Amino acid sequence: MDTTVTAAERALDAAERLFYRRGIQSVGMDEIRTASGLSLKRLYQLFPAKERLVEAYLERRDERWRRELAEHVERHESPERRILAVFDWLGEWFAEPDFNGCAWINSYGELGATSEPVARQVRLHKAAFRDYVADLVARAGLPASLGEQVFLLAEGAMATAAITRTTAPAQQAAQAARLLITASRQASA
Amino acid sequence: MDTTVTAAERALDAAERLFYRRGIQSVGMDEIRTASGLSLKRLYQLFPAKERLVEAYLERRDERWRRELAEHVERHESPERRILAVFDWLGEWFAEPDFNGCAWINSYGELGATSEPVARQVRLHKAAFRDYVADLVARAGLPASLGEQVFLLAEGAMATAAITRTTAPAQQAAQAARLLITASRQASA
DNA sequence: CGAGGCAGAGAACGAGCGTTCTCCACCTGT
DNA sequence: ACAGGTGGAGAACGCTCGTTCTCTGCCTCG
Repeated sequence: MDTTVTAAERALDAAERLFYRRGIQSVGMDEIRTASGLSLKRLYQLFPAKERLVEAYLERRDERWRRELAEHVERHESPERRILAVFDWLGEWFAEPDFNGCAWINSYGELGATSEPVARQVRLHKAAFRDYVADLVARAGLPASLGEQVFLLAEGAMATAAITRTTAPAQQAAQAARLLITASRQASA
Repeated sequence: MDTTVTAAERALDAAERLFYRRGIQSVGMDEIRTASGLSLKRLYQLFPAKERLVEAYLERRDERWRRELAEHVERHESPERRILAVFDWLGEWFAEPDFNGCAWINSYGELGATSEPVARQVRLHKAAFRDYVADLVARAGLPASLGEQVFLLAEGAMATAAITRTTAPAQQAAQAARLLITASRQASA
């Protein structure tokens, strides 16, 4: 049936909008029912427990988040420019009106200590993002240590943009990355 | 009365231990009562609502966290060494057995969107830490932009150490800071 | 000594929430 | 047309939790 897919997507759309904006624990299943237009019965057929819905939310968002990042990065040709494009993309994201921080950092703060499935999703997402940055750095012929440093700058920018509600951290982190790239190039030359 | 102070401290000790390890929403007042040995009545006399106790927890932890950081940093003489000492201290903190990430990043992820008092405490703490780093950088005669970059590295290290449960982010961020200091020095020379 | 108030222990209350159940309208196949 | 099943709407259940109340003993002060 095609309607099954559509119903699951409607559920995930509603869940994502609410969870991302307000946090997971402060959103009840009733609210997701109302926002999705699905019945509770259908909701529980698709996701037998709230925790499963949360997992699916994080998983689907992870795929989209990394795909959109990669699409933005791939518009640039130069390997070094691609590294910096990560921060351009972060800056655009921070400027979105409904930006509310990194969904995974937030979820980890909220449920990382209580829910192993949530902690697992967060670790998977961050490991994938870190691997992606490491790959960009490796393709630029730069040392792996730079990959870790760029990753930390991105994480710091996300955490700080959320708390201060500013976009400046993206540019500040980009500037730091630029300097670190230069320093790495000189060290390896 | 002296017992008032002691009772409030016992409440805060219990609250901090539980909130920091498990998050705020998953710890009930009953558990804090048991852990503190205080009665619910006394607890509510001292903190008329859970939210007040949470505020006081964040506030007292902020004071202690920044004092301990400053004490560690001040053991070093050289202004540049002091900047790097921030990351030494972070590394020691990450290695503590009950390290569970940055209490403010966690609290913001959990309640930043729901509780204005909590969001306010987090912003105050992060602003104070950023100002502290900025001051260390200024005293080393280095540009303000470096202060922001070092701050972002520290935030990224805290977020990452929490999620990955490793201490390496402290050393990686320190190495990045070292390179950025060198780059800044050369740029201003 | 006696009365009044304070503190402790925990029961009780009320709201919220995850999950399940009930009831009913509708659809389908013969 | 009708029996059986499917899905919608939301009531109901059971539990948790923040907060308040009750009861009881004790300490204090006149």
